[in-house]
Amino acid sequence: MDAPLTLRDIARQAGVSLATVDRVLHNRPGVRPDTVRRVKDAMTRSAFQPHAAASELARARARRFAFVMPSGANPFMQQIQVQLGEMASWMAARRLSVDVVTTDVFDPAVLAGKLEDLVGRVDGAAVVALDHPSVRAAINDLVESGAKVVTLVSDVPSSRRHHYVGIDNIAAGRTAGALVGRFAGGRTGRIAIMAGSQALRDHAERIFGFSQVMAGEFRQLEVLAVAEGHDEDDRSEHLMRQLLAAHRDIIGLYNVGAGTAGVAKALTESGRAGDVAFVGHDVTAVTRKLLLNGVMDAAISQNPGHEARSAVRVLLALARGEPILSEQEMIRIDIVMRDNLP
Amino acid sequence: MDAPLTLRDIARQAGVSLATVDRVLHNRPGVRPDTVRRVKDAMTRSAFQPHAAASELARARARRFAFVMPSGANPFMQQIQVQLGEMASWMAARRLSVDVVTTDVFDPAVLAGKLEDLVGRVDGAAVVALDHPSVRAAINDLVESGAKVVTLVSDVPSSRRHHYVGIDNIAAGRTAGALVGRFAGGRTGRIAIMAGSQALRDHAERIFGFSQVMAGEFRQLEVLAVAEGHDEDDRSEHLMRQLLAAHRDIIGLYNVGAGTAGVAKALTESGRAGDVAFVGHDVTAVTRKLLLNGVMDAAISQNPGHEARSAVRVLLALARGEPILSEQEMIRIDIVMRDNLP
DNA sequence: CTGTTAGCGCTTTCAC
DNA sequence: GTGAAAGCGCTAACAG
Repeated sequence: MDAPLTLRDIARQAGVSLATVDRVLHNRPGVRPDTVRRVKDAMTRSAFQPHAAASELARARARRFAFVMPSGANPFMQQIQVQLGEMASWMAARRLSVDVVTTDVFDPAVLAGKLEDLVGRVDGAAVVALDHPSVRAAINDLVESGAKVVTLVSDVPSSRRHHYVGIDNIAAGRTAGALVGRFAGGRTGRIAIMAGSQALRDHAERIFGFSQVMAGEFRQLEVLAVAEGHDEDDRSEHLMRQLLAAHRDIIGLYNVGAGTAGVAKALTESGRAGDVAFVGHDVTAVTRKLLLNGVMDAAISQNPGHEARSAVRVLLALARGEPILSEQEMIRIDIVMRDNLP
Repeated sequence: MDAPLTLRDIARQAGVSLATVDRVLHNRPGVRPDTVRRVKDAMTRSAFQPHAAASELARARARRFAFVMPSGANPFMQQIQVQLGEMASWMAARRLSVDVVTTDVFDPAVLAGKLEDLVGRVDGAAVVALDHPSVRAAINDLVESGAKVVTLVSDVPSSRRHHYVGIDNIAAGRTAGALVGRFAGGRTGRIAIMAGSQALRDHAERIFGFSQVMAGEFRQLEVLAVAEGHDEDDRSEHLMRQLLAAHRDIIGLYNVGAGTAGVAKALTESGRAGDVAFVGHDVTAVTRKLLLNGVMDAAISQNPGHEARSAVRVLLALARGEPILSEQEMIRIDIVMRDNLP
């Protein structure tokens, strides 16, 4: 039974005061290098672990995070917000609050403006970002201001964001490809791809991964040119109808983004749902129903609850200077079929 | 900007002392019903949230949990232990420690004995349990003693355990069935099932779910009698060899438990790996390799890291009297194929 | 039944 | 550069 050490013990061991140990612990300036060494030695020698609760209590100040999310009716994004709501009391007990800011994330100027607004006003931010130079600059400004920043769902790898919360979209596309290929059986035919826009980083990456697998492992399947439905139901439905009419031998369909209801409508009404292996993204009310009634065969999904919690946990860990449990914060690519619907 | 309320504020509002508020907060006896009401009113009126860090700090006492796990070389169980190790500093910062106790979980008397040993010595325990009357009784004794108990991986639903950390094994079996069925294409043939033992609750449930789907959705596939390889490689390999020799038309294979290396060896050496849709459980070094080289088509998996962390978090939340984030603690049934290998 | 009080281990002024 | 001291909000004795 090892009585846990405290800062006071370390102070005694190093022959300095509490305050000095605290300074060293947080790499604060104003300590002679020699003293720093003595203190650090004492800490490692006795495997000192600061008591999280104590430091949390002592800082007293509440923490403020912001989530910058797309405005509009995207059900996946709404699920993330709902999940944030579920964490309310967890957050309250830790004296941290999050504000959700919705904005048109497709307009770089608007998005960048919203981010600039946050400078100096928050301890951290999670951003569903468009990968664009002015957005990148705004993120860097936020980081510069001392705030912790994580990108959410869609990354801006060239920015100085501290962390990305989301899936590997290339791998997600590959997974979709493997499923469509396998589900299409040994048959020969064409595969349709419907995306929101190839200008969106996540969509482009998914298409890339999907195409890779098709070209490499399913040579008997011919992939059609990507149709862009802008994540809208009507537009997607219209395009899908055209595709189905133009090609009688479509046996596989990959819906890369949203607009799933429209795509499914066109497919169902064509009467060919049973012949087409249909894989899409995310578990929402719409895809859930489609999986259950067999129109959709699988959904590639990233768990919105996990993403919401991960973003909050990572921001908090960054703010506290605690380590991040990388395995815990890794967002997995879920394959959801009728039988493992969550 | 709402300055967070403290117990002291509530005390003032209710016209009582700090200590009384604390008693009410924790439903401790020795407060007049009328006073209780006044205090509770004040708390709800101002949406009071106790500061987690403060209470954690004040209790000072470290917490001790035990994990009771199967001895032996089961790689999945070992992964759980590794993941516990990764949490070491997270736990240290919260002043909690876990001891891993390994034991022969297949012998009810031995397992029950180990559990009885824990009575009075731990604040909580996670148990990979056999569903047997004496184990159930031991779990109930532990709960009686005031410890928090969660079952891990395999449940004992009739016991008084506080929580089960693991997947719905019937749904897992159904998922395996859907995959084998889909991957077998439209072909006609036989499906083999290799299990550890049908006496294990999780195995029995998986087989049940698998059979359900086969009978309901894939009538052209005939399921063979379950072979029991006791989760051992050699035994499983031997049985698998016999099955393959006896039935030339096996086109699907479900490996319910461990012993995967043996099963795969028999399948590979028969030269029929390409013709057989092979689905098993868990992502381990063995199954990872089999997925990558195409012998295995999919693994149904429960994330050992998630289970380890969930068990610790749930025990901690129970011990602290905090609510459990149910969505977060739900263990999902992962479908892992080559392209979404974690 | 209720109140007073002394910490828990760290952070943060403010002195020196 | 360094140290002393006053809390942060809650819990747990102990007194009444």
